[in-house]
Amino acid sequence: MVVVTAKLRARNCDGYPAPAGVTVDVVVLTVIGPSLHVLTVKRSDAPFKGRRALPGGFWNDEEQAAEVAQRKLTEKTGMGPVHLEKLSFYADLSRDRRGWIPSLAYLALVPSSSLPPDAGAAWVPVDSAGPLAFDHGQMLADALELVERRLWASNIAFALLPETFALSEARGVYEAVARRRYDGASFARDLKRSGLIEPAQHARSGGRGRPAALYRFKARRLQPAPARRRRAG
Amino acid sequence: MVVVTAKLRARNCDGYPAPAGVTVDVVVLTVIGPSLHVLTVKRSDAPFKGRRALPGGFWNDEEQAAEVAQRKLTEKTGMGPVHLEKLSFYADLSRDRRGWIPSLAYLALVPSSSLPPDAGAAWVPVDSAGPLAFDHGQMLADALELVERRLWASNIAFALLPETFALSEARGVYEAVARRRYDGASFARDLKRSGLIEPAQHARSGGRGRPAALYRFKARRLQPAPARRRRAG
DNA sequence: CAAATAGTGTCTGTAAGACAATATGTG
DNA sequence: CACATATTGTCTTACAGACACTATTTG
Repeated sequence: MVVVTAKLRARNCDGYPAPAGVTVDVVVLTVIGPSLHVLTVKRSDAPFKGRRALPGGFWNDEEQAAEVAQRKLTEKTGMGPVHLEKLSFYADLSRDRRGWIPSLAYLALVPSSSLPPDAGAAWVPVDSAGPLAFDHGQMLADALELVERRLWASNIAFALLPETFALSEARGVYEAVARRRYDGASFARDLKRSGLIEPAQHARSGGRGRPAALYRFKARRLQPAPARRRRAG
Repeated sequence: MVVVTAKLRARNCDGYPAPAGVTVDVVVLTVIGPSLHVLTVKRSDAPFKGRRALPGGFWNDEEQAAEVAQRKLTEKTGMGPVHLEKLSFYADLSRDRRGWIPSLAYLALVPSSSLPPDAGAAWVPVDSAGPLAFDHGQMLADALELVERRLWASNIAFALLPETFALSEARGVYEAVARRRYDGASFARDLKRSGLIEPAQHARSGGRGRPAALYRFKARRLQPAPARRRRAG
């Protein structure tokens, strides 16, 4: 247990100043019911006790940064491999009271079906997440903006949906991300003509009402949607 | 002069590993004539001699990262304050042969009228930039993609244009960024109805042909364009 | 007036929102 | 069959691209 009296920093073997460390944080998003949720952990270490934060940890040069992100997630939640993307960096000198510690943030999207057996981590709705430690609230805001911007411009939603899905499931996910409602018929028409999905096996039954046809995304890595019109709006 | 025999790394005063340093790099873009250009410097230090690279340098904790970006630019090119945005981070462990040195990349857009009196830096067309040192080529590619994605979705082009401008000037800039041509009439109609610009003083004369009306961007910091349609394409 | 550039008007194809109508399952 | 959900069809508005035509300047 160390009482921090001076801010941490480091020097490299040539004598130049270096950060005391670099952390990697992950914004993990999923859709539960009608709304986006973010994965948070409760910090138990000294200056943050009980505060909610994004999962993450210090980066060392025995792993690539993205590997740290994946490993920390697996350690803390038992979650398997996730779809990871670079989000941004957070480098304000005062962002971490412990010292000069920039952070590299990743974005992970997971289908709600991969909900881990809760191991100290908790899904919280992004609207009622409350304040997070450090600048993690900003990371979350940036993540939400990125996902929403790419929602129709790419196949990014594939990571939020199971391998095969009904159009109504996809609509729920798109509605949660875009924070708006879509007309069912128009949504189906537009997602089909986006060129991103293709029919999968035959209908799934079991629920009430007419069984839905199943679809899958053609690619399961991030790709831009085939451009239809040139400009946005 | 140091021959690097082992990769540089550092330890902080608590004994944990830390990067040997963190660099800040800047992708400075402008439009010259019909095409986008990027600002490059020739490295004169040991392992990169003569190689073209983006301007940048090591970050220390006496300045915020963005301040380093601005200062390095000013030192090397005499360029005044520029519009800076976070671009991304580049953290591959092998990206810098000298050791564990991640980089934070910023994007700067400047109007072609702010061309500095050449002080060791050179504008090169982005299409014929050739290979750059480190992963600076990837930084450039990411910058181009970001600018193009935001071209119509925000007022980002304001930073590439002078305070007031004719619609034909704006069209040239948009064409350079989007790498396509626009119909003059449709472009004028669409930029006007974007809600991003407003009329400025009266027409400018001097050239051949009918003098053009002048416009300005309503805001000179990055803002999303007022949404017209909900989705992109 | 001719040339050059600026700006207006209009037509067309397509995207997107809304909603009516039909299809196909379950209890 | 009643109900619930899925799917198809159609109508309307707005946007983007194209282009003809008009306007205003210089030489």
